[in-house]
Amino acid sequence: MPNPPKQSIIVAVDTVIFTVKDGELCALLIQMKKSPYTGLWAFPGGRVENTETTEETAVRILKEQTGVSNVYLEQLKTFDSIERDQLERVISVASFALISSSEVELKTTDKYQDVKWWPVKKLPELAYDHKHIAKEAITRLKSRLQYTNIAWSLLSEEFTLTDLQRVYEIILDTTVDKRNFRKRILALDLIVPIGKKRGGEANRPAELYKFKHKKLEYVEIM
Amino acid sequence: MPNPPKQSIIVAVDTVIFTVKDGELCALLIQMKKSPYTGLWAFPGGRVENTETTEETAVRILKEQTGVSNVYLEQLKTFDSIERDQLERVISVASFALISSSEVELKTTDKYQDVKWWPVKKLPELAYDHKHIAKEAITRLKSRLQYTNIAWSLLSEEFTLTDLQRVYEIILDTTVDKRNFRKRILALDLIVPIGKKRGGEANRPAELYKFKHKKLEYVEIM
DNA sequence: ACAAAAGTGTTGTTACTACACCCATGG
DNA sequence: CCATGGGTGTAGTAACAACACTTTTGT
Repeated sequence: MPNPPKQSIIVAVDTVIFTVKDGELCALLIQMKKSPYTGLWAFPGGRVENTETTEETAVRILKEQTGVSNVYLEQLKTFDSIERDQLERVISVASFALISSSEVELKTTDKYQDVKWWPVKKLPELAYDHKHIAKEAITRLKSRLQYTNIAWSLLSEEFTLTDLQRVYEIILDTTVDKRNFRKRILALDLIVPIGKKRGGEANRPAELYKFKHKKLEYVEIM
Repeated sequence: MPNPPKQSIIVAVDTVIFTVKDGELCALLIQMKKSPYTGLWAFPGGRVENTETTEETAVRILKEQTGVSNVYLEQLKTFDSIERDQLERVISVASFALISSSEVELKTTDKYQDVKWWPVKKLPELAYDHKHIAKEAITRLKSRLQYTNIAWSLLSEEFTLTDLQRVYEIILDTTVDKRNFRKRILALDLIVPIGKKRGGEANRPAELYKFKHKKLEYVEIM
């Protein structure tokens, strides 16, 4: 009897990068050149090197694609169905990242046909099993938003209560009463006014706030 | 310049198998024979074959260790720090399983020194990074218990309200008021009385219940 | 008759929802 | 002075926590 074949599974990372932009929740997609997925879109990803952790891989990819380096990043789930890549056995440790849209500057490389933000409600056809990854990532994001202070990673340093409310409304796909929202958020003691106002618009200037802590805390928000 | 080394990462699965037994939350551990971890305890695990998914690997291992096959199983997290295995680069897709203690029959193999249930509050020294896996698994279990109907997988088919309350008290490490607990659980409409009573004890016989659905549903329970 | 767990309701308190008007600014 | 979003309080309701005694069985 011949020796059993040695394990030959490739480990990759795919990262769903979210931002809130033009009133919509968007994810970053790259358009692929290589066969058999030519023209299809996919979340940015790559193989894990022998000497790096999957988190390091994700950070590296994030930097390559967006230039950003200090973002919220979290492991999502490992996708491993046998046929998810048509050519080889590749398992993907998927992660998701949150970025304030003001901080991003998309890099175009000739590795891909295109790189673009897509509203998650109108995603194009995706390569591999990325449709499943998308679904899982959106679910996780919604859950995080409800039970943690993670919204800090989607806003810039200084923001108004209305900005914050918009983030919740857009991602959770609801509308909330302004007064109730403010009461709730302020009671949680997650954010503090910085004593400045954002003016320059044709209306009353809004008080600016910042998050007290920029790291994950579990709090029931909505 | 030589070619860069091809990726050589081994993919394994480790499964934390929980049960509630003798009034305590317990996890199944095997005691290792092979160096350099001889004598240390670890969660049961193994390599993923080229032709199986990680879930299939987990199911296979579960069957080998406990003989049980129809249990709750969920992917937990992928652990991938570079030094987690002293000998090779191995990443572990950890999962956790829940078993009703009445259904188990531990199999002993000569592959391990010993196989045993350990109360999670008194775990021995663990091999690899299994201490981290344990922590993550316990956190996840507590969360699942609070937000889902998952308790069905820890009880036998028929159980009393007190049995159910014990599961919550033991795992969440709290005590709850009997009347409030019953009101809450019954209002959620997750369980139904089967019309039988459990007698034979020196006290009033207790009504027996069963879960309506034996699959994951998200409900706020506690 | 006694021990041991099962079973059952009410009341006070708290948290949440619904809701409408005045304010400050730029044009 | 008008349009635009910013900012604020109250009252009714529903959900939750606290709490103690009676019932049924086996010995």
